[in-house]
Formats: sequence, C-alpha cells, structure tokens
Amino acid sequence: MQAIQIMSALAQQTRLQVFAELARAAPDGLSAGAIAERTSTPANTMSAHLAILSRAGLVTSTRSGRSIVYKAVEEAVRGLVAFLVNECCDGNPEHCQDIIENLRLDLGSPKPEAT
Amino acid sequence: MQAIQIMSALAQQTRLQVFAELARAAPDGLSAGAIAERTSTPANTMSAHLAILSRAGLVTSTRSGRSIVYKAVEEAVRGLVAFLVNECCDGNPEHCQDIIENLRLDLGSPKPEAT
DNA sequence: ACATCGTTTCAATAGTTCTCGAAACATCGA
DNA sequence: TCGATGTTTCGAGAACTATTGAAACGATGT
Repeated sequence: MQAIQIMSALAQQTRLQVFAELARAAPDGLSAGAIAERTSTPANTMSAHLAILSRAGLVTSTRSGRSIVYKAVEEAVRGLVAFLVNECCDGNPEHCQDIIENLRLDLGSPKPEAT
Repeated sequence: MQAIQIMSALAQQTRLQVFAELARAAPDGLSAGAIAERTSTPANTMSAHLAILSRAGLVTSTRSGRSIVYKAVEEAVRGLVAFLVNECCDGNPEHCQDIIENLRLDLGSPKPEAT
C-alpha cells in the first residue's frame, strides 16, 4: 500500500529531516551533496536515504550538471494526510470536521484560543 | 520524536489495519481477541502489535472482565496530521491552505470536480 | 481449589533496515 | 584524454522488527 511506503520512508530521523529541509527549500530543491552536508551524513548513506524517499514518491530528482537536485513532492504528503484523515473517519464522518478544525487552529498562525 | 514513533507504528500492514478497525469501531473499541480474529492473526502476534500501537499512543486499553478492550486514540492521528502539514508548510505557509482545500475535497463526500 | 478462557511474556528464528568503506559512474574543464 | 568533483552502487556488519510455540498470568465460574 502507498500510505505504508510513505510512512516507512518518513519514519526515520534522517529522512524526515531531509524531507523537511526539502519542503522548506521548495520550489528550488537542493543537491544531494547539500542535503548530505546539512544533515552531517556521509554521501553514500544519504544516497541510500534519498533512494528510499524517491521510491516512496516523496521526492523527485533531476540532474543539473554534476549535481543531482532533489525536490519535495507535496502531493505525496497531501495524499498521506487525506488517507490518515479518511482512516479515522471512515464510519464516523462527524470526526473529520473535528480534525480539520484542529488543523486550522494548528496552522492559522495566531490561534484564537487554546483547546 | 513523537511523529516518527507514530508513523513507524502505522507503517505496517497489520497494525494499520488494526488501527482502521478500531477507528471504525469507535467509541466502543474491540477486545484483543476480536481484533486478532478479524485480522486472522495469532493472539500472541497481535499482542505484540497492540503493544507497539499502545507505546506510540495510538490506542488505549482497559480490562473488562477477562477481555482487554482497545480503543483508537484519535488525537494521536490528529497530531500526526498537524505535524505533517506543518512539515510541508514551514517556510511556505501558502501551501498549507492548498493542502487543506484538497483535504476538504477528499472528505466532503461528493467532490465538485476533479482536477 | 480447580479448570477454563482471554491475554501477555519469553525465547528463538528469519527477515529487514541502517550504516559506511571502497569502488564505479557521470560530468565537467583543461 | 586526463584529473577532479558529485553521486550512486556494492558488499558486509550491526541493529532492529516481525512472527510464533510454549509458558505464565489474571479473571471467572463451580
């Protein structure tokens, strides 16, 4: 299943950090070397992690000269989020609204009031 | 990190299925035996999986006579969803709105029009 | 006290994932 | 063509995860 692959890919310190950096660096992306440097990881180890993120559809890569530039694929996370919400809701649709409300609070910078 | 533990817990066929069943069975929950039966998993294997879900904060358990009843903890998923969305947004807040819009489409049963 | 039922713990095995040195590959500039 | 640079692939070891038979535990009814 798609969702499982995405969650396994993100359920690891280094890869989660990489994805976060790439999301932040959107839409330009970062080269493999730059990513390795930022996370203080050897290049070959990082290459393995990037391959996993790529197989999960969380990043894409394009060569640019000698470098290979990685970019976060936002739809992948969007899909996972939708899946998770549906997971919780299936059979209990009224809970979905609830989740979304909470999300809005979490996002809309200054949340009006706690709880 | 909290999010990693939750994603590792859910990044496994059986456990994801268990969590889905429990979410669907909310707010009553299901006994360990009932869960094992529904997923055709031996009781001891299931016990190990339930322990993992429990450690991740995704389920709670309470004894009821001889049975132990497990319930899904919705806030755990809600927290994960919020985390993922923030992950994508941090530095690019304009993308958040976009994700939420898509979520709404995914949820509001009849989506108006496919992209 | 006993047998029974539902569940967990223990111990062992098989499989998977993480990590990294070394080697290979691709691109570039000279 | 050569050397340098950025990246991936290979191979191996260590660490973790999943699964299961057997044994233990806790609650119940008699």
